[in-house]
Amino acid sequence: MKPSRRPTAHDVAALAGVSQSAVSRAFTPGASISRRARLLVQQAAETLGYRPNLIARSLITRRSGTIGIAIGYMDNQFYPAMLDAMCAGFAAAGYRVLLFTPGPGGDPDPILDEVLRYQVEAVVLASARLTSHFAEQCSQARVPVVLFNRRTERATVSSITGRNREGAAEIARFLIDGGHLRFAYVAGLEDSSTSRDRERGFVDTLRQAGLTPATRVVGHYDFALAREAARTLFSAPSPPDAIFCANDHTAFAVMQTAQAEFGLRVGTDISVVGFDDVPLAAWPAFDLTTYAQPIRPMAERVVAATLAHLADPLCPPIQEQVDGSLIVRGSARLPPRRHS
Amino acid sequence: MKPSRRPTAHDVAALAGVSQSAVSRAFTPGASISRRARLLVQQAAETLGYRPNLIARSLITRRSGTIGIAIGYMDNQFYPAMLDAMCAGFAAAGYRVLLFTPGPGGDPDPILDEVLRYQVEAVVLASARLTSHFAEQCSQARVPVVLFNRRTERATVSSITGRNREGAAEIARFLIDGGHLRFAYVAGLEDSSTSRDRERGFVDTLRQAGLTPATRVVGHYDFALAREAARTLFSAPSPPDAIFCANDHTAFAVMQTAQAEFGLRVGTDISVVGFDDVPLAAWPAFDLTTYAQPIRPMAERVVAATLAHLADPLCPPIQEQVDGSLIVRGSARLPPRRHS
DNA sequence: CACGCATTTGCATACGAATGCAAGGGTCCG
DNA sequence: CGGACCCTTGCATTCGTATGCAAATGCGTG
Repeated sequence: MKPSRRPTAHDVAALAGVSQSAVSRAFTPGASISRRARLLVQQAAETLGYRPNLIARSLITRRSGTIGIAIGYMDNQFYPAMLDAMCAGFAAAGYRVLLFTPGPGGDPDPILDEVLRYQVEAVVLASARLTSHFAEQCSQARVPVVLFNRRTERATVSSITGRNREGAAEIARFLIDGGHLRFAYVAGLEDSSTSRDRERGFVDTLRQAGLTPATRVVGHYDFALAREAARTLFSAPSPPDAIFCANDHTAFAVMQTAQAEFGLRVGTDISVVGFDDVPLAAWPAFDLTTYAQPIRPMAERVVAATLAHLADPLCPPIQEQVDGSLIVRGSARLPPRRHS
Repeated sequence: MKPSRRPTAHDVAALAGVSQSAVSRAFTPGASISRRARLLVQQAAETLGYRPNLIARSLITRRSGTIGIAIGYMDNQFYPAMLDAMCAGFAAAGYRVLLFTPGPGGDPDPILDEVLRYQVEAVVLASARLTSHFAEQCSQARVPVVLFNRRTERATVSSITGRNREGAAEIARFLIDGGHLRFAYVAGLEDSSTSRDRERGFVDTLRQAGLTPATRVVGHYDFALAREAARTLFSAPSPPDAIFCANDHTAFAVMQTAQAEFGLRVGTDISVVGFDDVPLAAWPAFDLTTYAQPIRPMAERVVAATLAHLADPLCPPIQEQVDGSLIVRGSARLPPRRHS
């Protein structure tokens, strides 16, 4: 009772006294097979411990049933949470997820090759580092690409993002209403569309209000570098009193540096606002005012967009912005109450 | 210039004027092929945008080159970090990673079936929920299983863990030396070997020192539930002054609840210690004393153990404990200095 | 009982690449 | 110049499953 190899459909067929075709059909929902035959096959499969080989199936159906997800920034809680949600979404749709984590210094190209060789049916990109060139190659190989939380200039590839401009603008208005005067923006990566869009929304709103332009530092979406940026900010002759950060992760770095190294009380002396509303933001230690990018809906949209491309290869690029909302907590001074 | 299908080795062969075998050999390092032929093939492949179909290759080599990783608890920073590291490790070894995230309420069985059908060559389990039954089935299907951060009673399946008993014992001694008197343990899940081992190490050390046994509450590795547990703890008539938590994530919940809801100063009024040393633990806001489970080395050991099983199917179960070390920060009162 | 129709079944082939085998080509030596 | 030997090459087969097609079966009706 110790087969040297894994049992195949042929083995099952022999035991059940049917043909290999019957075994195949027994495992294909909706295939033409009698109840009796299906039962025979199921029993034989049970005793042999047979499981259909999805590799072989993929070869013949020309569908791997696999989605590639390239994701970086695993230290920013937003991404693991999204990964989790997307994974669940794809699983529910009958797809498996092949994970690629391009290391910080890593060259994206070998990864790209891996992804495409593996016949993934689509790729979800959630890593700023390898966006444009990567997306290019994929679409050239006829593999749909969905960018998550980033976009390219050319509207040629699908993307799901939050309302970065609008969210940042809302934050700017909130801070303006709060009576702040000296604004700062802590950028993410220079070549990140997300960081740029948020900056644009923030800066434009300040300008329209006729206020002093925001100081600008760069945190590179990295905790240590964001702390460095914060030090620059607070060491300046006239430090800011309202700091908008490219994302929550950056905001955590900034607010802790303000407290620990400059003795500033966040929410009183200065206001810090983030973007994402990761679970951490709600923790008492942070109580971060931020703009929520809802994980679940965004994951759903990513999955839906991907499936749309798979259903119709000619489907034009889908570019969606998922609604968010300002989450007011204690890290930023509140505007005075208008009524009552 | 718009091929309806992806180019195959045959297409490349035709263009290069060689046989399909030659194409295959051109992409197989160390295969018997002349420099000239390899170049011809490479050029043809380039112009056609050909990439070897790994699915087809897997079928014939009987090696999918894929490792399944089932991971839960993505809200605990420890797991995303490990996932990242393991992914990199497997990628470096030429393997791809198929990710499975069993939802909290999800039934593990369908996932298991998926994993095995997909011909993963091995499975890494980092989710307490589906440990024993799952591992059983996998080894029955001759798929090596490596448990990460958990183990089973029977020594039949490989596992990589930290030194839970020893680490917890060291923490106990540290807290005893710090002059604490009323100890508490915030457990993770009841059926988690990791939580049990840590509790054992902690409790045994207290007993050996002749101290009052630790109060015990259960946080289920969940932030909200851990906060609930902390409330129970601090509302007691004689609340503890030294709290050891099953992991850092739990410790964060406990220390924030202590501060925000009970006005306790962590590190002064009470001491809180965690286990894992996730990046968050070093943040100024937490400054958590904890026992480090080093991500990189652990990931390396997981990869190494997995590869060992793949290299030799008869390889006996590998059960390793990776050394850790106590990281003293500010969340727990220090023992008095002995010397100088 | 014969017939038509619907359902089930097996046969044979296909998916795309890897590989054992034998044939082809080249080199080197006697 | 012949032969031994090594390096290349193509042919044919193989992996495990899905599926078109035709044969076979079952069922209901006239």
